Amino acid sequence: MRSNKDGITQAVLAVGVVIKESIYGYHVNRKVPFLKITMALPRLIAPAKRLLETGVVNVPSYGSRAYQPYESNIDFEIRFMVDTGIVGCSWIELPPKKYQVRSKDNAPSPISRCQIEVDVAWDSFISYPPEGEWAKVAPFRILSFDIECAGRKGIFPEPEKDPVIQIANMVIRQGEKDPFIRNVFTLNSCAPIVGSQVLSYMKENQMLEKWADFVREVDPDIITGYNIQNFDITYLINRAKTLNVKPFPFLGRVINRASVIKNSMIQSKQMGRRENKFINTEGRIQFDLLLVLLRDYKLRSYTLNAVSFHFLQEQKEDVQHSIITDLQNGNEQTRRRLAVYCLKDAMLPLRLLDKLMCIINYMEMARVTGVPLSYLLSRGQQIKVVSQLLRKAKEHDLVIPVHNPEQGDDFTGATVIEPVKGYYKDPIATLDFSSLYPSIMIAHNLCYTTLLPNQTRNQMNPDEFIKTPSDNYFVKKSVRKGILPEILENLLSARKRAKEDLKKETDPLRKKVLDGRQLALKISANSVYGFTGAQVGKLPCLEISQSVTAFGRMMIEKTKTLVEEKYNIANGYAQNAKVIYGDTDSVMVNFGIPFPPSGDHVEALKQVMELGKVAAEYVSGHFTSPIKLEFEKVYFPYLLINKKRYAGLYYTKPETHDKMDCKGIETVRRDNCPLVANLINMCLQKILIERDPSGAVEYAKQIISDLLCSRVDISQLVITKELTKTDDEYSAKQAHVELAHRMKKRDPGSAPNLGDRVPYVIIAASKGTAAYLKSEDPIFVLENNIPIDTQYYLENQISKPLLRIFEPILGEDKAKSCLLKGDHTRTKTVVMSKVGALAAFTKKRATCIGCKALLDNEKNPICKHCKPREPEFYQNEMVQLNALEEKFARLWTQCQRCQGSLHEDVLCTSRDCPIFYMRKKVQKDLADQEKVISRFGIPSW
DNA sequence: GTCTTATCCTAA
DNA sequence: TTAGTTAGGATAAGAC
Repeated sequence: MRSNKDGITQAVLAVGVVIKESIYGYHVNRKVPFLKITMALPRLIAPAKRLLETGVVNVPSYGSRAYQPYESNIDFEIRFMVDTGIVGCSWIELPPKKYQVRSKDNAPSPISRCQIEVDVAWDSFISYPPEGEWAKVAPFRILSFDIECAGRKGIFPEPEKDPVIQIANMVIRQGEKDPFIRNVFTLNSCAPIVGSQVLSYMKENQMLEKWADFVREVDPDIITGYNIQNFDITYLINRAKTLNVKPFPFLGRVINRASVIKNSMIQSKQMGRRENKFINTEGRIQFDLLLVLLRDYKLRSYTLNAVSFHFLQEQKEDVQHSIITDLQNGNEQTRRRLAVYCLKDAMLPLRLLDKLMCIINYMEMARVTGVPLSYLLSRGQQIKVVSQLLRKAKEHDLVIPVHNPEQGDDFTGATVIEPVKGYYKDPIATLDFSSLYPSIMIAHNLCYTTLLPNQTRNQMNPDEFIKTPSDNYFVKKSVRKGILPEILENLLSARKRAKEDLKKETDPLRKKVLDGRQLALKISANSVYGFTGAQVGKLPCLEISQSVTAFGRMMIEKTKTLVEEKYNIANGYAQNAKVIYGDTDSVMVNFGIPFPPSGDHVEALKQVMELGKVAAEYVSGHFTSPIKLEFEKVYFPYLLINKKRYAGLYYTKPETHDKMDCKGIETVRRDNCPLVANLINMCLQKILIERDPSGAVEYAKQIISDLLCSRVDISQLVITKELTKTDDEYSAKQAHVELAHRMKKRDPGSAPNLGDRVPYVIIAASKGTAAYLKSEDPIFVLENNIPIDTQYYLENQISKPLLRIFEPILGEDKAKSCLLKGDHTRTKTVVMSKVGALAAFTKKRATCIGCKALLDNEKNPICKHCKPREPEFYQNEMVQLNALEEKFARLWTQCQRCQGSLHEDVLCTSRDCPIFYMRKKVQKDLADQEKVISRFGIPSW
């Protein structure tokens, strides 16, 4: 044995025989004996498994053969919770006399920071399912905090060198509205702040020590903040180590367990790849809001500022590292300024958690799937299915084999019906299969336990099993009901129940809980199919997943045929119905009810909705229960651009539309600039809602003209793309990758990392330069006044998306001639960049302020010919200067208002705020204009 | 020029 | 030690 720090004298505690059955495949002669091996510690399981697998162990009376391991790869927490029937975030009761309170009399010293310490046997407590009274949520204490560091100029703070100068904290009880503690720890003095406690320390190590004391005193159940896991907590622990603050890292509830930082790489198809730190804080859950948002929301930017604006319609100051240092080195007022900012950053995560109902939704997910809360942020989708599968398997004496993952061939997925592209002025009905994949699995009893191997099939009666469209075989429900269908039925019926309860419930908090629950149930049901198809997973079964998709393909085809064969003139209907599009579980039907000339949309919509409902019912009748086709909505009008790309007005009632629905087009994609997204959105609104295509064309022309004359704000031109691989893994050159690489050279600390989204703009360069050479950091562009390649934005960003939405309406030729030709496409001359890689090719020469002619004598403001009109030109420039000054003052005040004080300088440099870009641009223009004016000052001819 | 490939992001 | 699925459009780079 290599090490034995736990002092284990006996690794194997017990070996027994249990009668079980493998979950995988249908076996006629059900249960067989299994060896159940009990190990002393979780970490001894893997080596024991390896020994048995390789067949080197001689088990008395069973011999030394190679054993197939089962359930040796189950996480310890999951194992314990499954065995004791605990689900995440639920209540347990320690019955009287079953536990013993630890006190001075019977225990040498406490091992935890808990108020009460007891000993209880693992199987002598009661676990309550979270129903009724036990669905209540405990009043958790939640600590939200934010730190500020004093970095050096242009370098991202490093804990080995740069001090922590402030730590702001907010503590709230779950369910309450306001924090009951608001404070800020500051290094050096800080002027008082109304409503917050200010705790100032002259020494950094003292501040850190006191903060750790504070955390232990507050004793939070949940620790939150923004990017705390990968930044704040990590920084504090490393900083405390640098300063040798010994008691600092004991932040959890186990007294002698120090918090340690571990690096881990989390990668999934859903979330991409990202480097994460893991810090143990026993008894306290780290619930980093950034990680929640990355999982649950697709956003263009994930800075706290962008997120606050998106969800709370509120900006926050974004202060650069170098400025933070200046504020710290100022006086107690400038430090107060910083503290106010820091407090806000501690408060915002709490407000966002509340607004997005993260805690409740995550708790419900933990309850529904049975996993601990912390797993939901640190692990993937699979563990949730495994947890449910294990619980169900236990009921039926089934065991799950250990599967060695290997990549195999892909299987065929869903059908996308070839779209009949075009602009539909007639109402289009949409019919959907609700919960298609779960329904298929239930209807056809698809499960691990019902999968019929070929040999077994030969012994079976043909009416005892089915053959799926992908030629796989499963036994019927009458022979044996699968446990996946059972799990799914439970999830779907629980969801129905939650939705019904939600309707009846009046208490707002319970309403939130129920809504979170129905959402969790829906997501869980839908992820079971994905689990069976995950080849690099715990228990893939392609027979199930490919049967599911094959049934789905068959069903969508059949639906199309059924609708078109019934709803036609031959059968006495007014028109021939046509399925114009469909994807996976839906069909879009044009029943041919025309756009009424009278303008009475309501009547036409009523007719289509009625037809849709009847047709859905008719089609449902052709499929096995619980498969059901439902009428969902009508699109009117409907613009079908391509597969997975369309837009339309969404009606669920005949009177008014619910929303404008856009799928797959630029308005919902994050990899184009806001200019394009907003332009397309506006045009679609004008076309679909106002039904004014010519108005849309005019609008588009105006925007194009604005762009070419540089009247468009730079924030509108920022494109963002995710860095999905490391530098050397990329084989093709790309704009955002190249830029990230260049930024790493400028300042490695603040450059984008793996998994981050990289914002960039395309700058002007000589003709034919590849786009990946023209990408640049928007802030850098702004600070150095680098010209934008407006032609690129017209040709490579705007034009194609615009043509795609206008062509079906105007026709190909007309769309092109209207939009991309004419006066509005005239460009203002683009100047070459004065900095960066291309600066070498430009030579700066002064021009005449009057006529822009090159000057012989560069010291003069104007040329000889313009000389007589010098006062006039001077006047003009002064007018412009005044205009710019006024504009700058206006933007400045706006920013002051945002930061909440009209008496202080604006420090914000938020890359997500359009005002910031404008303010910065005007500031630059102002400086340039002042330079121009100054040229008048020294006439010398 | 055209065609293929890599990449991103979305639909369901 | 960990990772839900396939279909598919759009774009830019790079081969030819």
